[in-house]
Amino acid sequence: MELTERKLRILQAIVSDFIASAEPVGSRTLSKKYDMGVSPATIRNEMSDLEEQGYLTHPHTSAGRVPSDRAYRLYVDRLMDRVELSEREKRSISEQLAGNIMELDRTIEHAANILSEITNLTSFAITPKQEESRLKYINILPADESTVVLMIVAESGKVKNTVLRLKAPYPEESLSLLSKAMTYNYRGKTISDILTMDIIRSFETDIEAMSRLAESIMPNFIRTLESMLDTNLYLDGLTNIFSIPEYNNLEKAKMFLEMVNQRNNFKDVLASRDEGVVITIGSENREDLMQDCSLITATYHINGKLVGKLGVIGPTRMKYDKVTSVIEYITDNLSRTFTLP
Amino acid sequence: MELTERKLRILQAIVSDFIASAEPVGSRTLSKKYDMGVSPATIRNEMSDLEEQGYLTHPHTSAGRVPSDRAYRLYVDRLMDRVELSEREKRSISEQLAGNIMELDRTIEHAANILSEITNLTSFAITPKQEESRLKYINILPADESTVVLMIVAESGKVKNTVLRLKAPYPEESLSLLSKAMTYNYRGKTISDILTMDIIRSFETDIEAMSRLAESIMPNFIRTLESMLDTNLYLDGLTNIFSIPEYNNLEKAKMFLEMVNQRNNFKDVLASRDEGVVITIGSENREDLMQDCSLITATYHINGKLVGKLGVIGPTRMKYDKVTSVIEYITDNLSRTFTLP
DNA sequence: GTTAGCACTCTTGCTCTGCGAGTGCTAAGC
DNA sequence: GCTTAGCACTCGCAGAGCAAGAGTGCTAAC
Repeated sequence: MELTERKLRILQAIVSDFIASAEPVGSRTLSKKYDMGVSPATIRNEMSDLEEQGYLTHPHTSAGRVPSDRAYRLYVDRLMDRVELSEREKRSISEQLAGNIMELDRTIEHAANILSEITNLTSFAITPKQEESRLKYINILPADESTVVLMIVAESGKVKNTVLRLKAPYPEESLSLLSKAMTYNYRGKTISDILTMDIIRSFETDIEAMSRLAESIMPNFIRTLESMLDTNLYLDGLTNIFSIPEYNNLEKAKMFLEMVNQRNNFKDVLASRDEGVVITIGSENREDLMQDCSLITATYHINGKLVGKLGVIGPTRMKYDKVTSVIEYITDNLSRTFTLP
Repeated sequence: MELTERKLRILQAIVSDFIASAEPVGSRTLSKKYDMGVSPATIRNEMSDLEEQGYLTHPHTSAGRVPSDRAYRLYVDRLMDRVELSEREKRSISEQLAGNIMELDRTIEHAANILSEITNLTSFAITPKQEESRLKYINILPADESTVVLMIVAESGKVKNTVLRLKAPYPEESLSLLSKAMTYNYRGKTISDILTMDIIRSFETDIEAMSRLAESIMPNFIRTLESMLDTNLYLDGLTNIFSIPEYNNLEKAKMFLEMVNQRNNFKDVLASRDEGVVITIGSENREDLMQDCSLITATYHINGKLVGKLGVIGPTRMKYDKVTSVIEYITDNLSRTFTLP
């Protein structure tokens, strides 16, 4: 059944008011504050209908109405307005994300930081998966008599290095030889492809010194590659939840923090979300622990391909309009920064 | 005034009991549970003396006694026993810190992780300061037509790299030329020395291409060096505080988390502590926010020189004996791992 | 010096109460 | 037939009052 114009207006007013105040909103408040042109009694009747249709709930008889997840969904899909960021906010975002240093991970961490500051919620970001990323070259550099730096550079610009202590000293020239050989072998292959290859075997050589070196490097090469696959998860604004009335008791705050701190779980949840701006509200989330949270994520791109995610998590009562705009603005900005001209 | 043998025994019992139970301990409990050989009334008299001397306090008339910071100090200095770690714990520690991968930062992060798991407290670690660390070499590697990787290796084994996007394309050979020139210029100097030099000026050269390249690399070189100076702070077990009765209210838990999350402050606090095992109890801490926390830190070494710190923070009521032993064991282990044979 | 006994104090948990906010229903008005 | 005023009713919340329990401090006897 379609909602009448007036019902929509009432619903919008309730949602807005509740988002702002966190208090159940009553019919009297509504008619006074929002100039509905009808009496509280009429509004009560309408609210009663809305409740029947599942848009409102009632914490108890003598309290005002509270929007249900369904109401938030309607609000997000049809009722809320776009919010323009203030000039100050825009400036702060572009300033902090700019710079010619293309320190990918740092920049992303930064983005999460800005996001939590503006929204006063807990924000997070994950770096892109690198499965499809192709290796550019491998470099093994001397650092000490028996220490080397193994450096792997991917086409995506991702760089990873590991400091290795070798059991035996190595002949200097083997390093560059092995680097070249490995680069020759693996350049242009994706990380996941390489990991499925029989890497160790693929390095039998008749130059004995090099073969010995390869033997101690290879296992670490694999481990380093694996760690390149791992997405990083950044969290920021964790303590923001303490100023949110919904989490004004120890049990809830604890559950929230523990949920978010189960990082691997949380990474999986984020990874499985679609591209673009995605909003999931309360019970729309599959996870038990997120039944009264809302999650807003958006994706950013690197050179139009690799995809990372940025978002916030908070109570279902959040400023969907503002938060969505901010997240969109930041991810757009990120994508632009990360895309070569 | 020196405490009698019996007073010491009573004090020890009170501290132990309170550490275990978090409940004020009464005279009756004490005489029953700890087999003191005297009646509750006698114990009451002794407790009254101890209170006068500042070792005990009284939350209110009809509650048992609670140890003061002074009592904990005495306990830590004279009363507590060394605790041997279980075989399981020892094994778990050495297993997790071993491996020939000398990924310094990762290993340290790991150590903090183990520490919080064993102690059920919030743990932290800071990586060594690199001020005195000397540069080994600088390498600028091609990554893309206009992207390079700037890599700085210090003698301490610390490696830092930054991906830079240059405004103009660069001639390939300039990179290795500039790398060599920079290495020649800075090798063996400490990071802080270099930062006080007039770096940009020191790179005037008549090879024009190289001079242009240097111009865009140098500012980033400085920034990267600066970031090498920054110690990293790892925190773990943050949500452990929720299971500690002392933080069983929102206000306190919030304050704790916010205090620890002021990372720069917290880094400074840690950095200013002496070497070796240091225990500060409640009011012994200078910081306002730590007046009812205790902090235990110990230092680990890298090749006998550079010094990082590992520790826990929790309520003054903590298992000083166990925690101290664990921290000592882990830092010993770390120092051994990080020291070349 | 040690101990039993007892009055006293303070916290904690419980119930009871009144107040305020808001609803739902009914009957009258437009 | 929709809208509105009026009113009874419901519930949560905060404060008061009370009893139970734990532990002390003091006194007097051992």
